[in-house]
Amino acid sequence: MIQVTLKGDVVKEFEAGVCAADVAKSIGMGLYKSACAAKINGNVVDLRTPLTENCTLDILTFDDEAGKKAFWHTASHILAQAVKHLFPAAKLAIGPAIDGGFYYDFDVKKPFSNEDLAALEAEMKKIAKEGIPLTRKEVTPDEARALEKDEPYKLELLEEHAAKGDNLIFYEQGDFLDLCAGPHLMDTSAVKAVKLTSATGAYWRGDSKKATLCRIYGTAFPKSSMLEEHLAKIEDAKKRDHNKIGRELEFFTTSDVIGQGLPILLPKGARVIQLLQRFVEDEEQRRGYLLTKTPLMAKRDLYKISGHWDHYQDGMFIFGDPADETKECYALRPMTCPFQYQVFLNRKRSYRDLPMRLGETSTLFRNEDSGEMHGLIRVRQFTISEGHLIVRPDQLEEEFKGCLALAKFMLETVGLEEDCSYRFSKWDPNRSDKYEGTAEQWDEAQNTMQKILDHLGVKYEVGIDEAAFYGPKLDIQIKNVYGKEDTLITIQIDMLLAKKFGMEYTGTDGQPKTPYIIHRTSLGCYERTLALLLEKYAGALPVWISPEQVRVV
RNA sequence: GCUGUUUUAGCUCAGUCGGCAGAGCACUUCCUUGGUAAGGAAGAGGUCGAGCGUUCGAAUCGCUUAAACAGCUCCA
Repeated sequence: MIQVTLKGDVVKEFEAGVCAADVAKSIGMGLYKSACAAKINGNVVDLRTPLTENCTLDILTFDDEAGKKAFWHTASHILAQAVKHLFPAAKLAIGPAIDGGFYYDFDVKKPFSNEDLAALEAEMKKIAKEGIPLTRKEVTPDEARALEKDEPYKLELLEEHAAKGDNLIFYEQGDFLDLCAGPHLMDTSAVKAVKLTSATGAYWRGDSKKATLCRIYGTAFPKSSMLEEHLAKIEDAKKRDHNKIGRELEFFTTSDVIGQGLPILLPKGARVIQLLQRFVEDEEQRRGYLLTKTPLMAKRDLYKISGHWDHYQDGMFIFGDPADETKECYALRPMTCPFQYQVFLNRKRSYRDLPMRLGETSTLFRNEDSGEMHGLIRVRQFTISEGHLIVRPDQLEEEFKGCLALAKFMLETVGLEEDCSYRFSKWDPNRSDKYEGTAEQWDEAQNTMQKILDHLGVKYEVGIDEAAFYGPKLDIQIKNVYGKEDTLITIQIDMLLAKKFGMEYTGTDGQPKTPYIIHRTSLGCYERTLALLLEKYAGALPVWISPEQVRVV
């Protein structure tokens, strides 16, 4: 017998080997029916997991995050089963639970139409109604290869798992079998309310060089009232879409003959941005920033020094033939860094000159891919509150702290602070071609940043392969009404570019030293900020930045 | 760049089988009116995103192209 500690520290005895689902059943059929997954000693597991020794056990339902994930993951299997029923030639890729629902990727000859989605939804409801039990089995790699012999994508996945020496887990429901780690519901019956929301293209393994698959997005709930509520909430959020209300309220517009990603700020939008810019510039001056105004373009030579020519050429608007070295070639600036460094380089600098805080209301140009543009959030020309702090090593933490305090002050002032999250963006050592510098330099920069963040008590998530090519970043992230996340503010530590540009200061010992550089924005890109403010306030901006504060009737 | 959807009056949209371009709101003029998006009459407003093609005839069918939207990839 083993002792199982349940919710509220209730201890019950069971025979060793009892599974989590049986424990749930012994507590009550209601709990058993709503159980989605379990947590044993804090680890999320499948309900089928046998309990072999004394432990604590939580039964997770749809009300728990992990329970929802298991529910939606099972719904994605039901979708895949429905697709196999109606489109037997479809090849399966992957189908995880995501925020608010699930998706499944398929390789099919013809993309799914809206009619196909309706038919699939009906088929899913049929499968759910049948209450098909799911069974879990663990097999050897050879057995797995035999089971998935007609599924090329699954074979690719299982070889990766097999290479790690693991056995492979399958879940089976009726005539459907899928390589999957779980956890899953006990059967399909709980997935009562289903909505397939869209069908889009997606790349296999997220690689644009690989096959384009058809992805079906959907969501599911135990009750149809919950589904309706969820869909209504999404509809409501879309009413706040800045891309809709920003155009309707005449903050901005676009023009076919001007081009993609080049929004026209109408008087109202321009006024808001003017107010924000004045506020930012004045606040930065109070905090010891020196205002600069540097050119919007430069010869390719500048970008060669900075590394942009090698790492970012595709993203730049270039005048002239970039390959022809015999003629001059210019490019619009995609960032301000190397321009503002020339301010520092203007004359010989002493340690007494540092920290040097440079700020600029800077317009940038980035040749984003045509499918990337989104209202005012993602555009090809935008203006940011750019700044670079050239600091001595002993000033790095204090100045970083200052940047963070400034960012927080800005966010609090405009009212977006509560909606933001923090991401510590690191490099990916496996993709070193994307980054400048050595592993030692990256370790140093990242460790320094981590130390500072931990010291400041910043709560953050880690983003691998999200760094700038010259250094790690603290990104302040925010979500739009569709739940898509973008960077609003960034603070970056750069230990590479100062050396490339020959930036030095004379230390107390009379010797030349290389400074550190902090790249930062204080309120990010004004267009993006305006977009998020419109969404946050549903168009009714706070009075101080409202373009029309009072109207006398 | 990739997958899908969309583009008709200033705005929101209808337009069936290929056969004279439509509605509501907004706009202009006049009338009416102390009541919350006032009512009435008249009027103006269109290269049906653009180009090429099929056809006696194209908003409608085909191809090309641009832009907008959602997703993917990307995002210094």
